[in-house]
Amino acid sequence: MAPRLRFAPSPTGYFHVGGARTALYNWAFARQQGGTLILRIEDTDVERNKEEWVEGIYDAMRWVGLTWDELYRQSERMALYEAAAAQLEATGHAYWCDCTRGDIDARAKERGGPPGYDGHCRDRGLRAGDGRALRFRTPDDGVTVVHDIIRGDVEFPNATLDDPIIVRSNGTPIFVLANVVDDADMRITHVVRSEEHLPTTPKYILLWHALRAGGGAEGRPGELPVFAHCPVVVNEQRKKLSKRRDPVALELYRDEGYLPEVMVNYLALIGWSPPDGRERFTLEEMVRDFRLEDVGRSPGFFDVKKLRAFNGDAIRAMTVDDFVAAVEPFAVQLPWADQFDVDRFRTVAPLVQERVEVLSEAAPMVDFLFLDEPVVDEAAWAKAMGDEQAGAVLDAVATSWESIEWRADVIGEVTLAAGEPLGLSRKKAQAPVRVAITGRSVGPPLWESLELLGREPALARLRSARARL
RNA sequence: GGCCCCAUCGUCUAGUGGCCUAGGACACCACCCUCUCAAGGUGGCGGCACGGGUUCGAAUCCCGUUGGGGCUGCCA
Repeated sequence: MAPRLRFAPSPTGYFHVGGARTALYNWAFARQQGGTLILRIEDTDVERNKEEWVEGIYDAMRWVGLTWDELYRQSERMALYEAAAAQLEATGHAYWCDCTRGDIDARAKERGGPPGYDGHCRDRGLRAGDGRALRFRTPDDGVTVVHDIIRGDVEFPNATLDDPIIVRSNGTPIFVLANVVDDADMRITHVVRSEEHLPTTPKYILLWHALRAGGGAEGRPGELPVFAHCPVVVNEQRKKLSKRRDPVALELYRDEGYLPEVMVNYLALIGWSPPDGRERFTLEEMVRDFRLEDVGRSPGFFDVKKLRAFNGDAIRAMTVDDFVAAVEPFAVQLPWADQFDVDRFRTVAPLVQERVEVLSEAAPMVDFLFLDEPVVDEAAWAKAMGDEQAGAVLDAVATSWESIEWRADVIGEVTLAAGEPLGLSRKKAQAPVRVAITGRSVGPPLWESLELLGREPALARLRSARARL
């Protein structure tokens, strides 16, 4: 039987890299096995869900090329959860509870025991009503074992499980209930999700069996899925990524100019590596080589530096035309977009291509070729023009440019030569010129830039810089 | 507090009892190249958390300790 997987994000914030990695593992396994990938939006908590976050999930997944075969929204399936809850109540697996958080904490403190729910309402025979939530009755003894492809068998003593709420007092289901009901209904065979869900998995399994034992006519669970709890992606403090605190929204990376294929390549590497140990691979290669049992067990840090390095390599590997085409959407968003000229950019593109790591850096690197005046970096100016020889260098260079053939190699030759009578090293001679022309101390090769800029504009910038000294 | 997971260079990892004097990648450092910055080349720094076992032999297996993380929500 072909496997059926599901990726089940909740739209309570932007879509982050950890979610993307989980989606990727689900996707790779499903595609490899010729299985089905279901995208299930877990939006049962009306309080904190937002429609824009749902769109964010779709956009993000499309951006990295993770396609899904079936789409569901839990908010449209409430009847199913209600029926399951009713069944659990009817079979004695669930009971109504009117305890508030305060009640529970007070009792825990009073008896001096561990915090948590004590089963206070188990046998009170409460009926549904205002302020009452439905709890699932967990066994008092025995052990529930989770069979996990990545972690092996994990055992949980049932006595350590509190009776979880499965239906809120407002009638909406809690995620573990909706999860079990949907996984059963959708005939999910593999639950591939992040490690943080491992501790609640025994409740999932118990719920599953309770639903099956109930003997309801329809929607009865079949075979329990197998689990694969992937290690979480953590921040620098080694904590689970937080949507609020950590700048890890996938769209952030897209907007900065990371390539989607690099993104998935890097993401896959946090927790998995191909059998031959190579680090660069395509989605196709991953689909071929991916194995759930090869996924690691320890949490991984999302290292932007490595991502950047990979992205830089990928950018350099592009054809010039592809690179230019990829840069254009970023250029048109610039404040000076109206001055940007693709064809002009194309002539310096190879020079820019090997100097950027993200696409958004490309056009700004050569802004001086498009603007009437270079934007001057004051620190660079102070350093380059601080030398008492600076003015003399600018004058000498300007003179040398007057009548030469305006070609990069010639420009370079005469410019460097111009500094020699002044006793300046080559490095020193080019610095004031570079700042006068580009406004900065670093950038693409100067001679080529000058050739493209043109003699008159170049001389004008030299004069302008001279005047400012 | 209770339960659970995890533990190889700074980071991501390879390693599944001898091939390990522990390999790679990113980062970092040095040098070369060089009009700046990159790119590229060469070299370097750097790790099996600790303690007990098991074994002829342990990064690899077992136990403990320590450390980190997660869950313990009418969030997912």
